[in-house]
Amino acid sequence: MDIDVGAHLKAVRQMYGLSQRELAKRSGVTNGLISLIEQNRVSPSVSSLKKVLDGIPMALSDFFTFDPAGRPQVFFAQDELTDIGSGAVALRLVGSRLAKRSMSILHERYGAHADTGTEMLTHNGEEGGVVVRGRIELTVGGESRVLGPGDAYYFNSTMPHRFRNPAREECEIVSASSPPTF
Amino acid sequence: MDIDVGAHLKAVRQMYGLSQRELAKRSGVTNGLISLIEQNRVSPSVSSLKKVLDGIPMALSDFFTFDPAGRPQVFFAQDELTDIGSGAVALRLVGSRLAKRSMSILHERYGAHADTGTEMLTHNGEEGGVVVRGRIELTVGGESRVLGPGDAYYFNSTMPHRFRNPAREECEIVSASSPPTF
DNA sequence: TAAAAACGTTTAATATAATTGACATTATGG
DNA sequence: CCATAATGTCAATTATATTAAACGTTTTTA
Repeated sequence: MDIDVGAHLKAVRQMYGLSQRELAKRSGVTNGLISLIEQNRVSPSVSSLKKVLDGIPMALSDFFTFDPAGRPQVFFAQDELTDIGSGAVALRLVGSRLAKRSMSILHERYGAHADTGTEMLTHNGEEGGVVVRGRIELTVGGESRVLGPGDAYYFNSTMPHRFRNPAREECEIVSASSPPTF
Repeated sequence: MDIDVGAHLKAVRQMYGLSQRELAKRSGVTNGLISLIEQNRVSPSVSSLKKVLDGIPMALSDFFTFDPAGRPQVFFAQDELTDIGSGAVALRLVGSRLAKRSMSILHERYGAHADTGTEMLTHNGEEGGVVVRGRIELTVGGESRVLGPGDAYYFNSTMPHRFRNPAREECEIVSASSPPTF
């Protein structure tokens, strides 16, 4: 899944209704360079690509994550949810598992005393969520805390973390992680 | 908020325990180039930066969004939530409004017949959510649908969209959007 | 303690990005 | 219908990224 920088820039530029020369003037590079970049005849330095994007304006991070093609509409209700886990922890992924997404949104249910395990989880990105029902014990970076309905959390997923339901009552959470974990 | 490419690459490389020469060998560029990039004595072309990142491996989009500094732990409960809207639509942002995040996670409450307005919303990125309580009418790209508890949605935010509570009963949603809208 | 290997840095040669100024083509206006 | 300005492209020059091979320093190992 390699991004086509040239086509990408062209699409973004046109989406903003700018000509190569207009964008050149606004960004401080020459129109010729923009032409060459869009034809993939050169691979711009990140400094000049940044200049160009400043003229739009758009951040580098957005340029590399944004999909100008306008991916096909995803829009569904309960029937389109994907069940992932079936044990003590039940996960329902919002959205197709195949489609490219920038987040994973999950509807999680922790059965009585369910636990993600003593082996701490760690991965790139960030995650957060809101407790809808029941109680959950969240351990992040050595610190533990029990959250109830209406409570919420947000942390960097590179820090070792673990979820555990301390009660007999089922616990329900809506969470999101970026980049997607599913 | 301009990213320091050199320092950033160095931080990422060291985080993966790679020396300049190791990374050079794995990525197919010279160690000298990596040294120059890390000192910001050159601004790499995106093609060579991509080569370098492939050796880690890390995607360009992650490189420009990822914060290697290991931002201070964010981890809080109800007391740390930020109230944004106060009218018919009440929004609670999960996490500090100041901190750099890759997502906005919101706990939303729509009062009786609350509406985001006839002026359709449109912005970059993607968003999705799960309906926790009540009912919400979601219109995306001309198509409307009423969602109830357990139902969920996910769509590209560039498509014009609108939320409306068709009932007298309050509606509660947990949503996420990336990049962050708050 | 010396030899060897690894580390990041630097310099000169080379490859490539970026500018400049012109070109052909298509739209805009008098 | 011609003139004028806009569009994107291209060739030659200039600026800069990238390579290859060396350097000095630190760490490893015998």
